[in-house]
Amino acid sequence: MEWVGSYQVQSHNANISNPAVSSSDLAGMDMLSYSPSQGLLRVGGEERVDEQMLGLSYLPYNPSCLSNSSSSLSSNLQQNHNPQDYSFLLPTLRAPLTKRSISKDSAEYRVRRERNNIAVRKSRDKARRRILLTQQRALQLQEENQKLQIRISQLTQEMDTLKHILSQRHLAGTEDGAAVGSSM
Amino acid sequence: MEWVGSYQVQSHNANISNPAVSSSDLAGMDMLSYSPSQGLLRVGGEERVDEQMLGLSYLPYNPSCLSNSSSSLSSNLQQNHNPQDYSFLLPTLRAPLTKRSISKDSAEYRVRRERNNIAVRKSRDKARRRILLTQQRALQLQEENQKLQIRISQLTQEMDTLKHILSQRHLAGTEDGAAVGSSM
DNA sequence: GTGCATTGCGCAATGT
DNA sequence: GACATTGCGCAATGCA
Repeated sequence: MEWVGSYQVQSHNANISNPAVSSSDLAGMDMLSYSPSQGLLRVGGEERVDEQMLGLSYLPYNPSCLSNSSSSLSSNLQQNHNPQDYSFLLPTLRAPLTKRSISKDSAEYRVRRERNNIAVRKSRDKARRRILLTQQRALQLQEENQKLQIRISQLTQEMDTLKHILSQRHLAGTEDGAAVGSSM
Repeated sequence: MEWVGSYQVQSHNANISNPAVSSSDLAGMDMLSYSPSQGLLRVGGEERVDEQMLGLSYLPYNPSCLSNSSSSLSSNLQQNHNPQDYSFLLPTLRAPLTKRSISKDSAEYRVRRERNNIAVRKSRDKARRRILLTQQRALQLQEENQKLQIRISQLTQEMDTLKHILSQRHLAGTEDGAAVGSSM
């Protein structure tokens, strides 16, 4: 009973029918170029692929198979599949019919789930911190950058002053015919 | 806060996910030193609040109410509440028992859900782009910073050289008793 | 194969 | 009331 979802998925994916939608996503992914219009697409889980490929994301794609929630399963099935359509039961598209009988009621399943949930929380926390750090770093670098810019301005100006002084002396020196033949 | 043990709790169902290749990329990118510890959070959806508030995340908290998934609801109830404990039915904590009859089967519900799903995808895409931009900005700033540092080194050195020259000339000038009384 | 880490996704609560 | 955010759990997948 717990595989119903999977079946639905499979039958749903039947629309795609191409289990090898292949890369395509790796293409636009480089974080160095990045185009504004349609961000990094990642071949979601449905048939939105095409849409996204065309930068038409966020369009209300067919919600066919993603129904339910604990509520009446039967009614959902009725809602998403006409009562006579049992095609999804056919192993046509490699339905995970016997994909290891890991009942969702099994203790092992729960243990696995719980472990993953913990890992997920941890991972996300890590991600949040990383993002925060990056933001702070960017801000910090920006500040430092301004200071450096200012420093450069000061140095540049000082340089000009010195050069001016030097040229003056040079002129004075030549005018006086003094012995001043050092560098420059 | 929220009504403890949201009573019915979500349930989800096996989500989709096509057999096609998934993204997986854009991950590594971090170059940051994240530390392991707690995390910011607020009122999630369950009763873990306390744990996390104390920075004790990731501990295998009681999975009590989150069990199930499309699978047997009855068995879950039995599993998570002893058959005689119906306290959760009491309006003690204002259980959203009748929190508006928005049947999950209603068309309106599905419409709402689908719209939210679209909004969520959009929002996450936006977030991803934002993060990427921040990373790029940090990198860019870092590069610029190095260039500025180098520029400063050059200017500083040049300054020293000029100053040296000036002092030399000054000495030479005084030695020669030449007429060099410009500024400085 | 086992176990944790990542990631996309939908759900629900909450914010705007 | 609609859309935007955010935390969460699920499942697939990456990875060691």
